[in-house]
Amino acid sequence: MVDAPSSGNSEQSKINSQSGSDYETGLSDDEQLDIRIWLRLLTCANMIERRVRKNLREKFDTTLPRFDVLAQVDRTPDGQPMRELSRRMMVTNGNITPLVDRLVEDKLIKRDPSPEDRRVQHIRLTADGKQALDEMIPAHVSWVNNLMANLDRHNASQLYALLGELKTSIQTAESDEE
Amino acid sequence: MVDAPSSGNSEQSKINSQSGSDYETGLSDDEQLDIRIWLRLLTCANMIERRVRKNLREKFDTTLPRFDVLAQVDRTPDGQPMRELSRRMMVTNGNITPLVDRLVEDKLIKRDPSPEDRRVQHIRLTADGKQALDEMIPAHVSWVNNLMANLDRHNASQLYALLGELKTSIQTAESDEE
DNA sequence: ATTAAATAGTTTAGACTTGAAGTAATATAA
DNA sequence: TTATATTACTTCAAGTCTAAACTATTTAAT
Repeated sequence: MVDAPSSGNSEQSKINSQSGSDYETGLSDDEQLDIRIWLRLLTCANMIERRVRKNLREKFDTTLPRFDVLAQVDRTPDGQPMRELSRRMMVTNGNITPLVDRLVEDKLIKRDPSPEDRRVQHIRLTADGKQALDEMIPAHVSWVNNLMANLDRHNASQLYALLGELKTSIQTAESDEE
Repeated sequence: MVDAPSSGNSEQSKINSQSGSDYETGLSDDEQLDIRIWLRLLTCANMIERRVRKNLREKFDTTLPRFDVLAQVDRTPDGQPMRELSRRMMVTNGNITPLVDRLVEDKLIKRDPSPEDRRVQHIRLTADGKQALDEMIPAHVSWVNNLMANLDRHNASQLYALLGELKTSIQTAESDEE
Protein backbone atom coordinates (compact mmCIF):
# COMPACT_ATOMS: atom_id res chain seq x y z
CA MET A 1 0.00 0.00 0.00
CA VAL A 2 1.30 3.39 -0.89
CA ASP A 3 0.60 6.56 1.00
CA ALA A 4 -2.71 5.35 2.18
CA PRO A 5 -4.86 7.76 4.10
CA SER A 6 -4.57 7.14 7.77
CA SER A 7 -8.01 5.57 7.96
CA GLY A 8 -8.91 8.73 9.77
CA ASN A 9 -9.89 8.81 13.32
CA SER A 10 -8.90 12.31 14.05
CA GLU A 11 -12.06 14.22 14.83
CA GLN A 12 -9.84 17.20 15.31
CA SER A 13 -10.68 17.94 11.71
CA LYS A 14 -12.12 21.27 10.85
CA ILE A 15 -11.58 23.76 13.57
CA ASN A 16 -12.14 23.40 17.16
CA SER A 17 -9.96 25.83 18.96
CA GLN A 18 -9.95 29.53 18.76
CA SER A 19 -6.96 31.75 18.40
CA GLY A 20 -4.50 29.08 19.36
CA SER A 21 -5.58 28.87 22.95
CA ASP A 22 -5.95 25.19 22.79
CA TYR A 23 -8.52 24.55 25.45
CA GLU A 24 -10.28 27.68 26.50
CA THR A 25 -12.00 28.79 23.42
CA GLY A 26 -14.45 31.45 24.38
CA LEU A 27 -17.28 29.38 23.01
CA SER A 28 -20.52 28.86 24.83
CA ASP A 29 -21.47 25.30 25.68
CA ASP A 30 -24.08 25.30 22.95
CA GLU A 31 -21.64 26.50 20.36
CA GLN A 32 -19.12 23.92 21.50
CA LEU A 33 -21.67 21.16 21.17
CA ASP A 34 -22.79 22.22 17.72
CA ILE A 35 -19.27 22.34 16.39
CA ARG A 36 -18.50 18.97 17.91
CA ILE A 37 -21.56 17.43 16.34
CA TRP A 38 -20.51 18.81 13.01
CA LEU A 39 -16.98 17.47 13.31
CA ARG A 40 -18.11 14.06 14.42
CA LEU A 41 -20.72 13.90 11.70
CA LEU A 42 -18.08 14.75 9.16
CA THR A 43 -15.69 12.18 10.54
CA CYS A 44 -18.28 9.43 10.34
CA ALA A 45 -19.37 10.40 6.85
CA ASN A 46 -15.77 10.50 5.66
CA MET A 47 -14.93 7.14 7.15
CA ILE A 48 -17.91 5.42 5.60
CA GLU A 49 -17.43 7.14 2.27
CA ARG A 50 -13.77 6.18 2.19
CA ARG A 51 -14.59 2.56 2.82
CA VAL A 52 -17.31 2.50 0.18
CA ARG A 53 -15.03 4.14 -2.37
CA LYS A 54 -12.27 1.69 -1.65
CA ASN A 55 -14.57 -1.27 -1.99
CA LEU A 56 -16.16 0.01 -5.18
CA ARG A 57 -12.73 0.42 -6.67
CA GLU A 58 -11.33 -2.90 -5.52
CA LYS A 59 -14.36 -5.10 -6.09
CA PHE A 60 -15.99 -3.42 -9.06
CA ASP A 61 -13.34 -1.14 -10.49
CA THR A 62 -15.65 1.86 -10.37
CA THR A 63 -16.13 5.05 -8.41
CA LEU A 64 -18.72 6.38 -6.00
CA PRO A 65 -20.11 9.08 -8.30
CA ARG A 66 -20.54 6.55 -11.08
CA PHE A 67 -22.29 4.16 -8.74
CA ASP A 68 -24.44 7.00 -7.51
CA VAL A 69 -25.63 7.89 -10.97
CA LEU A 70 -26.54 4.30 -11.78
CA ALA A 71 -28.34 3.92 -8.48
CA GLN A 72 -30.29 7.12 -8.95
CA VAL A 73 -31.24 6.33 -12.51
CA ASP A 74 -32.46 2.94 -11.38
CA ARG A 75 -34.88 4.49 -8.96
CA THR A 76 -37.42 5.36 -11.64
CA PRO A 77 -38.22 2.92 -14.41
CA ASP A 78 -38.57 5.50 -17.16
CA GLY A 79 -35.39 7.38 -16.43
CA GLN A 80 -34.67 10.79 -15.06
CA PRO A 81 -33.78 14.19 -16.43
CA MET A 82 -30.33 15.54 -15.64
CA ARG A 83 -31.68 18.19 -13.30
CA GLU A 84 -33.31 15.46 -11.22
CA LEU A 85 -30.04 13.58 -11.02
CA SER A 86 -28.13 16.58 -9.85
CA ARG A 87 -30.80 17.41 -7.31
CA ARG A 88 -30.81 13.93 -5.88
CA MET A 89 -27.07 13.59 -5.84
CA MET A 90 -26.72 17.05 -4.38
CA VAL A 91 -24.10 18.10 -6.87
CA THR A 92 -24.10 20.94 -9.34
CA ASN A 93 -25.52 20.63 -12.78
CA GLY A 94 -22.22 21.01 -14.53
CA ASN A 95 -20.89 18.06 -12.65
CA ILE A 96 -23.44 15.64 -14.04
CA THR A 97 -22.79 16.21 -17.72
CA PRO A 98 -19.28 14.75 -17.99
CA LEU A 99 -20.17 11.99 -15.53
CA VAL A 100 -23.08 10.96 -17.70
CA ASP A 101 -20.89 11.34 -20.79
CA ARG A 102 -18.49 8.74 -19.47
CA LEU A 103 -21.21 6.32 -18.43
CA VAL A 104 -22.80 6.63 -21.86
CA GLU A 105 -19.44 5.88 -23.47
CA ASP A 106 -19.25 2.78 -21.34
CA LYS A 107 -22.77 1.86 -22.44
CA LEU A 108 -24.10 1.62 -18.90
CA ILE A 109 -26.73 4.31 -19.42
CA LYS A 110 -28.30 6.10 -22.37
CA ARG A 111 -29.79 9.50 -23.08
CA ASP A 112 -33.31 9.67 -24.50
CA PRO A 113 -34.65 13.04 -25.59
CA SER A 114 -37.93 13.88 -23.94
CA PRO A 115 -40.89 14.02 -26.33
CA GLU A 116 -42.64 16.81 -24.47
CA ASP A 117 -39.74 19.13 -23.72
CA ARG A 118 -36.91 19.41 -26.15
CA ARG A 119 -34.55 20.72 -23.51
CA VAL A 120 -34.84 17.57 -21.45
CA GLN A 121 -33.03 14.29 -21.83
CA HIS A 122 -34.10 11.26 -19.84
CA ILE A 123 -31.30 9.11 -18.56
CA ARG A 124 -31.96 5.38 -18.48
CA LEU A 125 -30.01 2.28 -17.58
CA THR A 126 -28.97 -0.03 -20.37
CA ALA A 127 -29.14 -3.78 -19.83
CA ASP A 128 -25.42 -3.71 -19.08
CA GLY A 129 -25.88 -0.93 -16.57
CA LYS A 130 -28.74 -2.73 -14.92
CA GLN A 131 -26.68 -5.87 -14.60
CA ALA A 132 -23.67 -4.02 -13.21
CA LEU A 133 -25.83 -2.25 -10.69
CA ASP A 134 -27.57 -5.42 -9.57
CA GLU A 135 -24.21 -6.86 -8.66
CA MET A 136 -23.11 -3.77 -6.80
CA ILE A 137 -26.15 -3.05 -4.69
CA PRO A 138 -26.10 -6.07 -2.36
CA ALA A 139 -22.38 -5.59 -1.87
CA HIS A 140 -22.88 -1.94 -1.02
CA VAL A 141 -25.56 -2.81 1.50
CA SER A 142 -23.36 -5.37 3.17
CA TRP A 143 -20.43 -2.95 3.44
CA VAL A 144 -22.51 -0.37 5.23
CA ASN A 145 -24.15 -3.05 7.32
CA ASN A 146 -20.75 -4.26 8.32
CA LEU A 147 -19.58 -0.81 9.40
CA MET A 148 -22.63 -0.40 11.61
CA ALA A 149 -22.71 -3.93 12.96
CA ASN A 150 -21.35 -2.86 16.29
CA LEU A 151 -24.01 -0.25 16.74
CA ASP A 152 -26.72 -1.37 19.12
CA ARG A 153 -30.05 -1.60 17.29
CA HIS A 154 -31.84 0.66 19.69
CA ASN A 155 -29.13 3.26 19.31
CA ALA A 156 -29.32 2.88 15.57
CA SER A 157 -32.98 3.82 15.34
CA GLN A 158 -32.38 6.60 17.83
CA LEU A 159 -29.58 7.90 15.66
CA TYR A 160 -31.73 7.73 12.59
CA ALA A 161 -34.45 9.76 14.28
CA LEU A 162 -32.03 12.38 15.56
CA LEU A 163 -30.44 12.79 12.17
CA GLY A 164 -33.94 13.50 10.98
CA GLU A 165 -34.22 16.25 13.57
CA LEU A 166 -30.92 17.67 12.48
CA LYS A 167 -31.96 17.62 8.86
CA THR A 168 -35.13 19.49 9.73
CA SER A 169 -33.17 22.06 11.70
CA ILE A 170 -30.84 22.64 8.78
CA GLN A 171 -33.69 22.95 6.34
CA THR A 172 -35.43 25.43 8.57
CA ALA A 173 -32.29 27.51 8.85
CA GLU A 174 -31.77 27.36 5.10
CA SER A 175 -35.30 28.43 4.32
CA ASP A 176 -35.12 31.29 6.84
CA GLU A 177 -32.22 32.50 4.78
CA GLU A 178 -33.40 34.15 1.58
CA MET B 1 -27.87 32.93 -9.11
CA VAL B 2 -27.01 30.55 -11.85
CA ASP B 3 -27.66 26.88 -11.87
CA ALA B 4 -27.44 26.69 -8.14
CA PRO B 5 -27.63 23.33 -6.50
CA SER B 6 -31.09 22.65 -5.25
CA SER B 7 -30.04 23.15 -1.65
CA GLY B 8 -30.47 19.43 -1.46
CA ASN B 9 -33.01 17.77 0.64
CA SER B 10 -33.26 14.63 -1.29
CA GLU B 11 -32.14 11.82 0.98
CA GLN B 12 -32.76 9.52 -1.93
CA SER B 13 -29.08 9.94 -2.63
CA LYS B 14 -26.91 6.91 -2.92
CA ILE B 15 -28.91 3.82 -3.40
CA ASN B 16 -31.89 2.70 -1.58
CA SER B 17 -33.82 0.39 -3.77
CA GLN B 18 -32.77 -2.87 -5.21
CA SER B 19 -33.18 -4.06 -8.74
CA GLY B 20 -35.67 -1.39 -9.60
CA SER B 21 -38.46 -2.76 -7.48
CA ASP B 22 -39.07 0.51 -5.84
CA TYR B 23 -40.47 -0.49 -2.49
CA GLU B 24 -39.91 -4.11 -1.74
CA THR B 25 -36.21 -4.45 -1.65
CA GLY B 26 -35.40 -7.79 -0.14
CA LEU B 27 -33.48 -6.08 2.61
CA SER B 28 -33.80 -7.05 6.23
CA ASP B 29 -34.98 -4.38 8.64
CA ASP B 30 -31.50 -4.01 10.02
CA GLU B 31 -29.99 -3.55 6.59
CA GLN B 32 -32.69 -1.04 5.73
CA LEU B 33 -31.97 0.94 8.84
CA ASP B 34 -28.23 0.99 8.29
CA ILE B 35 -28.55 2.21 4.75
CA ARG B 36 -31.02 4.86 5.82
CA ILE B 37 -28.72 6.10 8.54
CA TRP B 38 -25.93 6.32 6.02
CA LEU B 39 -28.02 8.26 3.53
CA ARG B 40 -29.32 10.65 6.13
CA LEU B 41 -25.88 11.16 7.58
CA LEU B 42 -24.58 11.97 4.14
CA THR B 43 -27.43 14.34 3.44
CA CYS B 44 -26.81 16.28 6.64
CA ALA B 45 -23.07 16.43 6.08
CA ASN B 46 -23.56 17.61 2.52
CA MET B 47 -26.02 20.29 3.52
CA ILE B 48 -23.80 21.70 6.22
CA GLU B 49 -20.71 21.49 4.08
CA ARG B 50 -22.44 23.25 1.23
CA ARG B 51 -23.49 26.10 3.48
CA VAL B 52 -20.03 26.46 4.98
CA ARG B 53 -18.40 26.45 1.55
CA LYS B 54 -20.80 29.06 0.30
CA ASN B 55 -20.23 31.30 3.27
CA LEU B 56 -16.46 30.93 3.13
CA ARG B 57 -16.54 31.93 -0.49
CA GLU B 58 -18.93 34.83 -0.10
CA LYS B 59 -17.65 36.29 3.16
CA PHE B 60 -13.97 35.46 2.98
CA ASP B 61 -13.33 34.58 -0.64
CA THR B 62 -11.73 31.29 0.30
CA THR B 63 -12.46 27.58 0.22
CA LEU B 64 -13.14 24.88 2.76
CA PRO B 65 -9.89 22.95 2.23
CA ARG B 66 -7.88 26.13 2.62
CA PHE B 67 -9.73 27.02 5.78
CA ASP B 68 -9.21 23.50 7.03
CA VAL B 69 -5.47 23.68 6.59
CA LEU B 70 -5.23 26.97 8.44
CA ALA B 71 -7.42 25.67 11.24
CA GLN B 72 -5.40 22.50 11.61
CA VAL B 73 -2.08 24.28 11.55
CA ASP B 74 -3.35 26.61 14.23
CA ARG B 75 -4.04 23.75 16.55
CA THR B 76 -0.42 23.31 17.57
CA PRO B 77 1.75 26.33 18.26
CA ASP B 78 4.91 24.94 16.70
CA GLY B 79 3.37 23.78 13.48
CA GLN B 80 2.70 20.37 12.04
CA PRO B 81 4.33 18.05 9.55
CA MET B 82 2.47 17.39 6.33
CA ARG B 83 1.67 13.83 7.28
CA GLU B 84 -0.08 15.11 10.39
CA LEU B 85 -2.13 17.52 8.33
CA SER B 86 -3.27 14.85 5.93
CA ARG B 87 -4.11 12.53 8.80
CA ARG B 88 -6.17 15.13 10.56
CA MET B 89 -7.91 16.33 7.46
CA MET B 90 -8.50 12.77 6.35
CA VAL B 91 -7.23 13.36 2.86
CA THR B 92 -4.39 11.73 0.99
CA ASN B 93 -0.88 12.93 1.19
CA GLY B 94 -0.71 14.00 -2.40
CA ASN B 95 -3.60 16.32 -1.80
CA ILE B 96 -1.87 18.36 0.83
CA THR B 97 1.18 19.37 -1.17
CA PRO B 98 -0.47 21.63 -3.76
CA LEU B 99 -2.87 22.98 -1.15
CA VAL B 100 0.04 24.00 1.05
CA ASP B 101 1.85 25.34 -2.03
CA ARG B 102 -0.96 27.76 -2.72
CA LEU B 103 -1.27 28.89 0.88
CA VAL B 104 2.49 29.49 1.02
CA GLU B 105 2.25 31.55 -2.15
CA ASP B 106 -0.43 33.61 -0.48
CA LYS B 107 1.83 33.99 2.57
CA LEU B 108 -0.73 32.57 4.97
CA ILE B 109 1.49 29.71 6.10
CA LYS B 110 5.16 28.84 5.83
CA ARG B 111 7.24 25.68 5.63
CA ASP B 112 10.03 25.21 8.17
CA PRO B 113 12.35 22.26 7.68
CA SER B 114 12.55 20.09 10.77
CA PRO B 115 15.95 20.15 12.49
CA GLU B 116 15.82 16.52 13.57
CA ASP B 117 14.44 14.87 10.44
CA ARG B 118 15.35 16.27 7.08
CA ARG B 119 12.35 14.69 5.42
CA VAL B 120 9.93 16.64 7.55
CA GLN B 121 8.66 20.15 7.07
CA HIS B 122 6.71 21.87 9.80
CA ILE B 123 3.87 24.00 8.58
CA ARG B 124 3.19 27.15 10.57
CA LEU B 125 0.81 30.07 10.30
CA THR B 126 2.24 33.42 9.33
CA ALA B 127 0.95 36.55 11.03
CA ASP B 128 -1.28 37.10 8.03
CA GLY B 129 -2.58 33.57 8.24
CA LYS B 130 -3.25 33.91 11.92
CA GLN B 131 -5.16 37.10 11.37
CA ALA B 132 -7.21 35.67 8.53
CA LEU B 133 -8.05 32.63 10.60
CA ASP B 134 -9.05 34.65 13.63
CA GLU B 135 -11.61 36.42 11.52
CA MET B 136 -12.98 33.24 10.05
CA ILE B 137 -13.33 31.08 13.13
CA PRO B 138 -16.10 32.95 14.95
CA ALA B 139 -18.01 33.24 11.70
CA HIS B 140 -17.67 29.54 11.08
CA VAL B 141 -18.93 28.75 14.56
CA SER B 142 -21.92 30.97 14.11
CA TRP B 143 -22.84 29.43 10.77
CA VAL B 144 -22.89 25.94 12.23
CA ASN B 145 -24.65 27.19 15.30
CA ASN B 146 -27.28 28.74 13.12
CA LEU B 147 -27.90 25.51 11.20
CA MET B 148 -28.41 23.61 14.44
CA ALA B 149 -30.38 26.27 16.23
CA ASN B 150 -33.63 24.41 15.75
CA LEU B 151 -32.24 21.27 17.28
CA ASP B 152 -33.42 20.77 20.82
CA ARG B 153 -30.47 20.84 23.21
CA HIS B 154 -31.25 17.50 24.72
CA ASN B 155 -31.44 15.96 21.29
CA ALA B 156 -28.21 17.61 20.37
CA SER B 157 -26.21 15.97 23.13
CA GLN B 158 -27.96 12.71 22.41
CA LEU B 159 -26.96 13.00 18.78
CA TYR B 160 -23.40 13.77 19.71
CA ALA B 161 -23.23 10.66 21.89
CA LEU B 162 -24.75 8.43 19.24
CA LEU B 163 -22.39 9.67 16.59
CA GLY B 164 -19.66 8.64 18.99
CA GLU B 165 -21.14 5.15 19.10
CA LEU B 166 -21.28 5.05 15.34
CA LYS B 167 -17.70 6.17 15.07
CA THR B 168 -16.64 3.41 17.43
CA SER B 169 -18.57 0.86 15.44
CA ILE B 170 -16.89 1.95 12.23
CA GLN B 171 -13.47 1.90 13.80
CA THR B 172 -14.07 -1.57 15.15
CA ALA B 173 -15.16 -2.80 11.74
CA GLU B 174 -12.16 -1.18 10.11
CA SER B 175 -9.71 -2.70 12.53
CA ASP B 176 -11.30 -6.14 12.17
CA GLU B 177 -10.48 -5.82 8.53
CA GLU B 178 -6.85 -6.61 7.88
C1' DA C 1 -48.03 38.16 -30.30
C1' DT C 2 -43.91 39.88 -28.06
C1' DT C 3 -40.99 40.62 -24.61
C1' DA C 4 -39.07 39.13 -20.37
C1' DA C 5 -38.07 35.62 -17.14
C1' DA C 6 -37.20 31.03 -15.94
C1' DT C 7 -35.52 26.35 -16.87
C1' DA C 8 -32.53 22.32 -18.84
C1' DG C 9 -28.44 21.32 -20.07
C1' DT C 10 -23.50 22.27 -21.67
C1' DT C 11 -19.15 24.40 -21.38
C1' DT C 12 -15.24 26.45 -19.20
C1' DA C 13 -11.54 27.53 -15.90
C1' DG C 14 -9.85 26.52 -11.76
C1' DA C 15 -9.52 24.06 -7.55
C1' DC C 16 -9.67 19.65 -5.17
C1' DT C 17 -8.97 14.69 -4.63
C1' DT C 18 -7.35 10.27 -5.41
C1' DG C 19 -4.22 6.28 -6.16
C1' DA C 20 0.02 5.12 -7.78
C1' DA C 21 4.72 5.85 -8.72
C1' DG C 22 8.92 8.26 -7.56
C1' DT C 23 12.69 10.56 -4.52
C1' DA C 24 15.08 11.30 -0.45
C1' DA C 25 15.99 10.34 4.24
C1' DT C 26 15.67 7.46 8.28
C1' DA C 27 15.15 3.15 10.79
C1' DT C 28 15.80 -1.83 11.15
C1' DA C 29 18.10 -6.06 10.87
C1' DA C 30 21.32 -9.33 9.33
C1' DT D 1 28.25 -2.21 8.08
C1' DT D 2 25.10 -2.95 4.49
C1' DA D 3 21.06 -4.46 2.57
C1' DT D 4 16.08 -3.89 3.31
C1' DA D 5 12.12 -1.77 4.77
C1' DT D 6 9.72 2.22 6.20
C1' DT D 7 8.53 6.97 6.30
C1' DA D 8 7.87 11.93 4.54
C1' DC D 9 6.91 14.21 0.93
C1' DT D 10 6.33 15.24 -4.18
C1' DT D 11 4.79 14.35 -8.73
C1' DC D 12 1.59 12.73 -12.03
C1' DA D 13 -2.63 11.45 -14.61
C1' DA D 14 -7.25 11.05 -14.32
C1' DG D 15 -11.46 11.94 -12.31
C1' DT D 16 -14.55 14.91 -9.54
C1' DC D 17 -16.61 19.22 -8.23
C1' DT D 18 -17.73 24.04 -8.24
C1' DA D 19 -19.27 28.65 -9.80
C1' DA D 20 -20.12 31.24 -13.59
C1' DA D 21 -21.16 32.05 -18.33
C1' DC D 22 -23.56 30.37 -22.26
C1' DT D 23 -27.22 28.15 -25.61
C1' DA D 24 -31.61 26.48 -26.46
C1' DT D 25 -36.21 26.03 -25.11
C1' DT D 26 -40.33 26.87 -22.54
C1' DT D 27 -43.32 29.78 -19.63
C1' DA D 28 -45.34 34.04 -18.04
C1' DA D 29 -46.70 38.66 -18.51
C1' DT D 30 -47.89 42.12 -20.78
